[in-house]
Amino acid sequence: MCEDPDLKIYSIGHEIKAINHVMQRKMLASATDKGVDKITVMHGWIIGYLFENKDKDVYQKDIESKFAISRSTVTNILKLMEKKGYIRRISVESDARLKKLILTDKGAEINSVLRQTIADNETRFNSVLTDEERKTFIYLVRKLRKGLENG
Amino acid sequence: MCEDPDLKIYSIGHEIKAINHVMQRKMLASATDKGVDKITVMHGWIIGYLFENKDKDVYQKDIESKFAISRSTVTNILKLMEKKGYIRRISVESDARLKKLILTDKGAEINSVLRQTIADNETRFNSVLTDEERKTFIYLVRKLRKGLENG
DNA sequence: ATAAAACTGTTTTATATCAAACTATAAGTA
DNA sequence: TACTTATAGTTTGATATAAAACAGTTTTAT
Repeated sequence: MCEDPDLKIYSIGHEIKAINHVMQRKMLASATDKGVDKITVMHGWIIGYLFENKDKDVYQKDIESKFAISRSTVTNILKLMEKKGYIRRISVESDARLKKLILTDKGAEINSVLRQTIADNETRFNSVLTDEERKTFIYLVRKLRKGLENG
Repeated sequence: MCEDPDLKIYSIGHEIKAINHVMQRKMLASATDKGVDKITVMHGWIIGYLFENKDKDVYQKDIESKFAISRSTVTNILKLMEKKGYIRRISVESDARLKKLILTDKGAEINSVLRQTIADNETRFNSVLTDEERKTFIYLVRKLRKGLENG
C-alpha cells in the first residue's frame, strides 16, 4: 500500500515545515507594532503555557515534553527569556534538581497583547481552510503527533 | 466563528513543529546504520529534489522558495553540502548572479540509500493514520501551504 | 544612455537546535 | 549503608535559521 511517493508523509515534510515557517512570520509581524518586544513564536507559546498553568507547578522538564525540544534547547531559551524579564527560574527546596518557572508581570503583559495578535491572524487561516477542513486538520495533527510520540 | 481556542491553528503550532521534529529523528536514526554519512532531513530533501530534477537547471533561489528557508540559510546549507561533497555550485555565464546546483555521484548515492530509509520509516506513519486519513492530511497540508504562501 | 529598481547571492549578528559529555541530586537496591 | 541507576539541568561544539546590511548583476524606466 501507499506506493505513490506523493502520498508519503515524508514527501510533504518540507510543506509541513513551510506552514510552520509562514505561521511564525505572519504571527509576529504584527506583534512588533504593539509596543511589546519582538518575541519569537516559541517564546509566545511558552508564555501562553505558563499563563494557562499559573496555579500549577511548571518545571523546565515540562517545557521539554510539551514543545518537543531538547533539554539543552530548553535551557537556552529559558535562560534568554529570564534575561529578557519574561520569566523567573526558581530552585525548589523539595528537589534541588528542579527549577520552577514563574511568569513575571512583564511576561503576563506580553501574553495579553499576544492573544489579540493571535486572534487577528487566525483569520488568515480561516480564509484558506473551511471550518470543516480546519477541524479535520487540527484533529489529524493531534492524532499524528500523539501517535508518533509513543513509537 | 471559531471562538474555541482549541480550534485555532495557532493552538496546534507547536504540535506541527513536534511532528516535524519526530519525523527528523525517526527518519535519520536508521540512516546512520547504512554506511552513509549522518545527514539532516533538509539535506535529504534537497538531494532528493536535485535528483528528481537532474534534467532541469536548479539554482539556489529555487531552493529558497521550494523549502521556505531564507536566502542566507540557503547559502549556509548549500555551502556545507558542497563542502561535504554532495553537490557542486557552478556559476553560469548567461547570468552572473546565478549559481547552478549539480548533484555529485556521492550525492546520488546517498539519495538511493535514503529512498530505502524513507520507505522503511513510512510504515510508522501508516500505523498512526489510516489510508484515508493520510490522504486527507496530505491534501490539507498542501492546501494550507499553498494558501498561506500567497497571503 | 543612464539612472533607478529588481534580483541573486554573501556576510554578519543573534537566536535556535541537537547530541554528547558533564554535574549534581534523588531514588532504588543489595 | 554503600553501590547503582535514574533524573534535572548545564555546557560545549556543530549546524540551522532569520533579518539586515552589503556587493555585484540584470532589467526597467526615463
